[in-house]
Amino acid sequence: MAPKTAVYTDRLRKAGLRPTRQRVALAQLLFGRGDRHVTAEGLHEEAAASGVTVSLATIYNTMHQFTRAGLLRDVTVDGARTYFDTNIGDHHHFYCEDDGTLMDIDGAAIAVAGVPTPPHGAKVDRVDVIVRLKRR
Amino acid sequence: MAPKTAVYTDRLRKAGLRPTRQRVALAQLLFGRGDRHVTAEGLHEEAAASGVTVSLATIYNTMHQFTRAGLLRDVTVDGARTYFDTNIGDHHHFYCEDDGTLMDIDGAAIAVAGVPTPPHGAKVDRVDVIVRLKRR
DNA sequence: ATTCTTCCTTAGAATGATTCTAAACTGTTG
DNA sequence: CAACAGTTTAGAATCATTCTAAGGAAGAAT
Ligand SMILES: [Mn+2]
Ligand SMILES: [Mn+2]
Ligand SMILES: [Zn+2]
Ligand SMILES: [Zn+2]
Repeated sequence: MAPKTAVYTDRLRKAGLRPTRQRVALAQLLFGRGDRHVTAEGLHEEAAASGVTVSLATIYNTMHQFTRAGLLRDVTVDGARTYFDTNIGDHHHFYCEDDGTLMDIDGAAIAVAGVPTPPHGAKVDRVDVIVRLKRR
Repeated sequence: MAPKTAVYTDRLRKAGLRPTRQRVALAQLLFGRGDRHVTAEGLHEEAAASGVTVSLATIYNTMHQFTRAGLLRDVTVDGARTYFDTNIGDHHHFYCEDDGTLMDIDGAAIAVAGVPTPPHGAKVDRVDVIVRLKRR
């Protein structure tokens, strides 16, 4: 299939990011195939496999910039590594501790009731629900 | 106040852990003053401040052993560091991203409804709710 | 198109939390 | 008091992530 770089170039510009060769390539890898949970190392390998030369430093820089721009979201479930999530809609996660797998749970499916009023001077930024799984 | 080491010696024995000088001292620091969220480095400093000589390696070993024994629980909210929680009852957390503060939310207060059936071969181990806060 | 300015990329070093190693030490049991 | 298994620890090693500083590329100006 033809590489529709124009789509990503545009998306990056709208997010206030220069559409550099690296950013466009990474955007393509990240957003070109549905919702995904990716680690920096994982994306680095994917890039290499698809013939794109990008340093690991740039992978980290880019993922953080995308996150700041709202194109990506980070998910903290493990401490050992950071996952980046291409699904930026309202949703939660299943996390399988055994194999490190992350799966989405639609935000509309889960209801969290009874969250207390935040302490003085603070406001709720986001409510994360992590359903931790174990092999049966 | 008198150091009631006997209480902790006993608790450790019941958990199948030898009550060594270090473990008893750390148990005392951890469990002697209500519910707390502590990092390894934090506990290390506390130990030093209270005149107890313990290596950082032992702090890590001990915290993990306590966790495996069910005396402690780990909380992953930040990726940069692991928090250990002396509150092992059913509860959730407020996490203030600005200053790294963790606060308990009673488990009975929050209700999570609509958690989908776990994928085949997996069972729910625990459901964590993290209410992320930002300065208003 | 060339120049200019600003932003971006990157190799490699640095960081920092956590884990590992292997040797010395201690609790427990007989 | 042995004697063994379980513990502690200094210091090295890991490993994900961040930092630095120098060269490269994108956009605006000329
Ligand atoms: Mn929801
Ligand atoms: Mn509950
Ligand atoms: Zn997700
Ligand atoms: Zn807690």
